[in-house]
Amino acid sequence: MSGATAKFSSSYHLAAALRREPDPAAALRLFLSPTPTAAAGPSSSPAPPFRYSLRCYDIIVCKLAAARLFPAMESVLARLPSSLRPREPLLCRVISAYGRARLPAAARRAFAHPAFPAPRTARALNTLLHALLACRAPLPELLSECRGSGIHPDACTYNILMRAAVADSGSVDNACLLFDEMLQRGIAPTVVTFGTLVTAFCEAGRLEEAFKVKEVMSLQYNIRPNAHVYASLMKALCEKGKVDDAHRLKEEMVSNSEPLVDSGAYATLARALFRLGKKGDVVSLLEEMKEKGIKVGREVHNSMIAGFCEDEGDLDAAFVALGDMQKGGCKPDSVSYNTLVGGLCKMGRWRDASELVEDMPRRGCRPDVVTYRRLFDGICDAGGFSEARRVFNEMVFKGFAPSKDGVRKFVGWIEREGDAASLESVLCQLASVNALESSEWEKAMSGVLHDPAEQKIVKLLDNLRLA
DNA sequence: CTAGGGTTAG
Repeated sequence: MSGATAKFSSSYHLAAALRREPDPAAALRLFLSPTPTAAAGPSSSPAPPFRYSLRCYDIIVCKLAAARLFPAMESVLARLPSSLRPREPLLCRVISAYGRARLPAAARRAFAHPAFPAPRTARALNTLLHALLACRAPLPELLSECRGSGIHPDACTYNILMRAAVADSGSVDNACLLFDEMLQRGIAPTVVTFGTLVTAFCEAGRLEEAFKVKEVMSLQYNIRPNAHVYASLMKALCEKGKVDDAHRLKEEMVSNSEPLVDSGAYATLARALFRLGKKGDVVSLLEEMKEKGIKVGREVHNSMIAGFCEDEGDLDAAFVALGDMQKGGCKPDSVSYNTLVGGLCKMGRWRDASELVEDMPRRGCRPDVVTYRRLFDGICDAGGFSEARRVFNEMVFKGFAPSKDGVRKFVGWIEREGDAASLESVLCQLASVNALESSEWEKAMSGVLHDPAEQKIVKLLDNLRLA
């Protein structure tokens, strides 16, 4: 009995410790050897490892997935005893982590992973479709995934397919065909479906049709346009220079819908006003939000940071805005920092940008692809190549591919240095983040391969392509 | 953390 309690409590404590550990690699070590010192009581002989709870697996897999430590994550999944059947939410997390990392084949493999109980539901299928969409898989591939699965599509499935249709063909018409098909199959469109259509028409610049969808949804389907719908329409109006119309639409939005504590649409307006140099109007916009009890959300803060960085060129004000954001109870995210990094780089202050990026983890924000790309590009633009080399190593180590533009400049520098060994290692690093196959990139390389190391590197390239 | 928007790149 007490043994059972001890076991339970060990697994429980391990789960708590895993959850507490911010460093995923450290969490993994904890997971692999959970009983180093403290756990071993005075009377305990070399304790047999207690049975891990599903919870422990959940936590460690999620942590590793979020940190993109995929090989480690897979090995943990492989260690799952067959008595433990992790549930679908975990599967969905794994699939979408692969989607975010742009690894479609891995996402498919995860979907079929035997550790998870069959049969798959529409939810898992939809997660896979969404991951494939994130990987820019063409629509036909998504469709065949649907057919092959034998799972009944739901509204969510169609919403994803419609997004994919727009992303793939760039035309709204295929999305409309899918909409018709969904009606024929008796699947009721949701507010998301209409929001997707509105956005699609807006992105295509077809504002009249976008507004028509808004009308149809409320008149024929009795579904009220929500903040998403308004945000898309307002953004499109702002892009056409019709900021006053966007303003009027915002009035309608506020008077129309009750549960609008959503500040997203305000972000568009704020940024548009910044672009027009109307900072004063932004101030009254913020006051209006306060009056109406709408919380000034992250996006609004970020759009102001962007306004100060890009429209005003006033980095000091941008940092003040960052401080206001925190004071307002809003945690800056990578968008906030990325904007500042870009702003600093644009002013030639890449050393400050570098420092800011280094400070991000301490501030509770992980640098992402965009962070590194902007920093790397900025440093390369300014010719700070030895710092660029450091950033390059760091980003590649974390699995992020640099932009083509940055790579071109960076490789050009190495060429001028005439350092073949360095070039070779940069190639390997690029290959490791799948940044080696674009034709654009090959063009950038073609001018480089002319010294004695050429043959060797060409061979290396061939080998890498085969892999 | 099954789907849509708004703030940063492309």
